[in-house]
Amino acid sequence: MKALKIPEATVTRLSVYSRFLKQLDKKGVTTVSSGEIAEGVGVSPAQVRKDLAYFGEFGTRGVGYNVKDLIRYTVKILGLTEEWDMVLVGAGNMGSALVTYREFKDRGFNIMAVFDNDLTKIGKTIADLEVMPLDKMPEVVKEKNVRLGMIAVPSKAAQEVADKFAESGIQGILNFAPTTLNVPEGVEVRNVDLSVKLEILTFNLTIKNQSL
Amino acid sequence: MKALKIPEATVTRLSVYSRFLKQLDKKGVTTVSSGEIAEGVGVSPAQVRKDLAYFGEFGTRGVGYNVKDLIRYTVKILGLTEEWDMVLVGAGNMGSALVTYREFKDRGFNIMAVFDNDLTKIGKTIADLEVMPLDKMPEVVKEKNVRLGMIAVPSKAAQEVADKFAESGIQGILNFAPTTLNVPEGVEVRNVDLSVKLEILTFNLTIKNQSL
DNA sequence: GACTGTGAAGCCATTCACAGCT
DNA sequence: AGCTGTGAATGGCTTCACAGTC
Repeated sequence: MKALKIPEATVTRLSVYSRFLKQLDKKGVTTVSSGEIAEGVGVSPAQVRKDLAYFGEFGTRGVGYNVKDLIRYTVKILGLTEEWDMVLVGAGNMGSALVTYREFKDRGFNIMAVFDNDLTKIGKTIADLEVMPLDKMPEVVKEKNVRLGMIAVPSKAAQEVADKFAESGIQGILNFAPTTLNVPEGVEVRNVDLSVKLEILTFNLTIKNQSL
Repeated sequence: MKALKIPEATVTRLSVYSRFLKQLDKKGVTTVSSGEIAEGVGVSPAQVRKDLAYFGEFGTRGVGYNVKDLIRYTVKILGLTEEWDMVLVGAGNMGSALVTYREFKDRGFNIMAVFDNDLTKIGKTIADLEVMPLDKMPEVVKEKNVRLGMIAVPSKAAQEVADKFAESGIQGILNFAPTTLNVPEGVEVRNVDLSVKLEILTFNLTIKNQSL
């Protein structure tokens, strides 16, 4: 695998391709062309080929790609050959939604513990997981070598959680709080920013009406 | 306002700036420089100035930007001067989390109705909203001229909901189902793709270890 | 004939660097 | 002196177009 720098957009699409390919496989499709993948996920065929070409030559000219093989390759590239343990901080409505989110299981993500600071939430159970006090988080992370954490707490509390994550050895954070987190070198953050996504829509709808 | 094409990344950042500025305002800060905004949201100062420059000259050389004014401008640009009504389809855990998500209210988004096809969910109440059968959705959307819809149903059901949204006149869709939606011209979709975001993290963590 | 893999071209976004204003 | 606004330069991603292979 090349150490070459890969565009994040390519990684994003690779993940989408991977999921799409699994759907095809379930339907019994054995071979697929870049054009069919492109059609299925809404990108150009050249884009699909370029994206895959970063990592190797997976296809057969004149034929296309073997679906099962390509699934294996994409899963390997994305680092999904092993299951990933995760911890979640925040046992509110969003936290509960995350614990029960089906797609995580399907893609090999396992939320193995949920933490919160709210005394009314500690001790409750969400889908068989008992909510534990946040103080317990570091030891769980260290003991089980958990590398991924999710933050589903109000904005005000998010930075504190991020700090504790970083100290405990968490290397990747998925943040649902609508705020920018500061983390030390070596920790990666990705934000799931719901109102930002909505505001892209309102911007586009507003602009469109103005240019009429 | 220019009809010039604006990069989506710029709109995304504008939304983040806008939120950050409101925080500053709450703290009583009256003036801010591009460098301070940049610092606060994790981008470069030149980027902040370029982004704002698409829409006008909002600052004062040698001084910076007036916080309250800049909030007004960003809110206007993003189309947030009026409240936006939204409908939600899917009354599961994710749907419930969306209904109670605080940030939506803060930014002027109002979920005014929730729909589902599941008989066990119809009639239940989520934060004062009674879950209604999906069939009722079109009339609510048409009657109230709702332009934004959110999809929080399983992948299999998502395309059908998108189709019904499009027919009913919904113009912007925020999709939480992990699948690619096909929509007619004139309807905008943005996906909130949780496992894709996680897979970017696993990719980066995996690559990092390989290049050691 | 069909489809991949890829260098080259084109396009778009970000960064640089400085003139212009306060 | 400090900070914005912006043309120019850079860098990076996407599309094109075609040679290579089955």
